[in-house]
Amino acid sequence: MDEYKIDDVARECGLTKRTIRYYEEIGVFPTPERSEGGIRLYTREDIEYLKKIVNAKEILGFSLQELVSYLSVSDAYKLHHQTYHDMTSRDHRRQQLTHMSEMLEEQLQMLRTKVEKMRLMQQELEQTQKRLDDFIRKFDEETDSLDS
Amino acid sequence: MDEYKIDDVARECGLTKRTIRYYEEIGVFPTPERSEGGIRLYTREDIEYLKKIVNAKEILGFSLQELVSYLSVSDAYKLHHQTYHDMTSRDHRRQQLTHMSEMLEEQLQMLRTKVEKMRLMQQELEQTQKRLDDFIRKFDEETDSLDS
DNA sequence: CATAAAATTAACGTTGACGTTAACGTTAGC
DNA sequence: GCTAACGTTAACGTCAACGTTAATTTTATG
Repeated sequence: MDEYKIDDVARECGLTKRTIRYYEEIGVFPTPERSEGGIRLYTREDIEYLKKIVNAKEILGFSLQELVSYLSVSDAYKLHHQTYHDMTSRDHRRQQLTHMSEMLEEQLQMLRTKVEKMRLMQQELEQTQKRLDDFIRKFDEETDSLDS
Repeated sequence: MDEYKIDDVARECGLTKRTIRYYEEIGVFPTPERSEGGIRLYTREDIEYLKKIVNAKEILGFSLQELVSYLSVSDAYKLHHQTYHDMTSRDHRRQQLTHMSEMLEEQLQMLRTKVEKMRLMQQELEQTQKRLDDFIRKFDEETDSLDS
């Protein structure tokens, strides 16, 4: 049963049908197979791909435009496997591979700096928390001494 | 010279004047003092505050609505220092402090889970990179053997 | 096979986050 | 004190990312 209709996909990915069609419309999600009557039929692979999109969007805060570049890596990787034994020259193939590697490195750099910045904010917040809790302790001690 | 005009602020924070007025309009940035003629005059403190907003927005990917809740902590902290010696009761004061502490803890939880998710994506990407680089190595060895 | 449930396209509506323009007042430098 | 540069409000414009509705077709089920 490797066939899912749009509502199944929507449920599983936490999106609305409209959103899925919209993603297809702007090209961040491929147009799937259709039934005789024109109904979209998705595969499990499609769903996993869409989940990656949602993840990248939510976690990385990517806009849909940025997602296109992010996904090009994944796309290329797929293409790479699919056309493994076709007639493209070794040079061209090698070029594709290095390009993928470069894109990956770029993505990783972005991620690393983002993680680093978030960790800095985290430390800052933890400092503030520590100071606040210290203050509350002092405040309570003061209150105690007033009570006694 | 603790007086800056909107253009100075815009330059230093990397925003447009319109954006700054907009932030003021929707309440994520306080309305500053005005000159006799109605010109906005900002302090260094204002600028640092705005920088925090920009940072939170960019790094955390917060919407301006979410920023309001994020900033309420900072606001409360400020208020706390300002009204340190006024007539508010100790109980009310204590309540404010614990509320701040709770908000902080919430923010920290969000940050920690976000950082964790990003690190997972990072590891995934690094795995992919590793596999890809291995593949390229094999590819090159194969090419070498074809050449020889 | 009838009919309700679910899918399709197409078009207009909405919300957030500003950009742009106009019309006008303020300030700084010569 | 004049003028250019910079400020102000107010209103309309825009773009992304969908939501909503309508009108129609397809599919599943008693």
